[in-house]
Amino acid sequence: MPERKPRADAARNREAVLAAADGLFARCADPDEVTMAEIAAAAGVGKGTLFRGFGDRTGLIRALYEARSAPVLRAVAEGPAPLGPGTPPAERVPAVLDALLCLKLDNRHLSVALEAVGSDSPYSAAHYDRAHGLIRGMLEAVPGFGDGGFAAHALLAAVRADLVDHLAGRQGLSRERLRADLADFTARVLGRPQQGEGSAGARG
Amino acid sequence: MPERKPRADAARNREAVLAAADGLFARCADPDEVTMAEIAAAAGVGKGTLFRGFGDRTGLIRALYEARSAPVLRAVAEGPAPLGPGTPPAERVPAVLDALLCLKLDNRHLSVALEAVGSDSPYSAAHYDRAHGLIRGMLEAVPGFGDGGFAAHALLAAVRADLVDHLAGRQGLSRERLRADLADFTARVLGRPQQGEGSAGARG
DNA sequence: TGACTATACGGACCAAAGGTCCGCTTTTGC
DNA sequence: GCAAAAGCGGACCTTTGGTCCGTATAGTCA
Repeated sequence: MPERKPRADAARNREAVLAAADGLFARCADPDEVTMAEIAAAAGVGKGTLFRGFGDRTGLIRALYEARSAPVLRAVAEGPAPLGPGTPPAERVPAVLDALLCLKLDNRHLSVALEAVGSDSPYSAAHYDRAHGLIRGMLEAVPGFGDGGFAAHALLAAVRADLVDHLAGRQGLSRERLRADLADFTARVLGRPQQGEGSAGARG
Repeated sequence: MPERKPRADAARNREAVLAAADGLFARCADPDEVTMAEIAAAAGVGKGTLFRGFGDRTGLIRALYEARSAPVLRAVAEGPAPLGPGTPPAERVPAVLDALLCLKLDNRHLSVALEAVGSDSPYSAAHYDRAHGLIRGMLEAVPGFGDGGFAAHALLAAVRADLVDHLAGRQGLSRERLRADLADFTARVLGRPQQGEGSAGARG
């Protein structure tokens, strides 16, 4: 059995760290203004505890982000339409991208922090490969759409955290405006039936 | 006169630093494995010289990158078709994106280093705004293409340094394959006349 | 050519931040 | 209540970007 129940205080501290880090990242525009020492202090634990629990800075950020993205992932993997499987690709692709956009919009600073870890990130992260595989598969299930490998990368690049943060934060674009723009762009890539301008649902 | 001719040894050292940094960045896959001290040592100068000449790490990387991208910028600003002005947008957009892709392909590590400086980069850099404005203008000059603001961002995101590096380096995609994929994607966004698969010229 | 000054050099030095270590405390199982 | 395992915490280490200032040198003017 590789899993062993952690001690009560360890579990409590883990939650405290997660909560503290969440708060600090939300407060600071620049993710690396949040230091590990600050997080430890805010959580009321020592640095040792923090590093033992999460390995390193990347591990902490990843744990935070995974907690936030879990619901979306579940909805995509096994939820109802339009996110879940069983939705026609031409409808599911925009839905998934929109969900991704909303996720990053709702967790701007955290997402930026996550994509900024390391150098070749976010492309070395496992969750990226999964997302890419998913989008690619859906694209290639669209009749007449050839190889979707690059298009999937490009569509995911359109919702990268720092771009979203730039548009929503620095440029002040509204959530709905961004969602409409993304929907429009996605439709273009998918080969829109007709090219009317700006119309997007209000989910999220 | 805000400009004052630098001393001869200063100019010489500047070139030495640029050359040394170029070599080191080319050699190392991870840009922040190249330290400022290493660059100084390789150039045969002291750290003080290095920081006086370029301000900080970002300044150095930017200077390097600008030297590499100057020809492309000039070709776009005042060169002949298909890059220069006077080219129909539907032809110029793919050409400019292809040139950008090639630039990053030819300077992989350096481009990654540039886009990794700071946190909200590359969107806070002046050259990004210029590129975005250019692409946007061209898109909106295409008949029937509405607001091109987001599409321009998305297209530029498709040639981001770390994505290009991931595809070309880690995944081993060939230069021509990437260029063809990008051309295909761009055509899709522009609203391709018809949707045949894979055909791209061999420029660059 | 020789002196005089502004400019530049260089490496010791500094501070910040991620990460480690180990003696001490708490929880857990009996 | 006890012993051992698990966990804690903060002093400490290391690395790295960036600074400082005494010294050296290029440019200049006589």
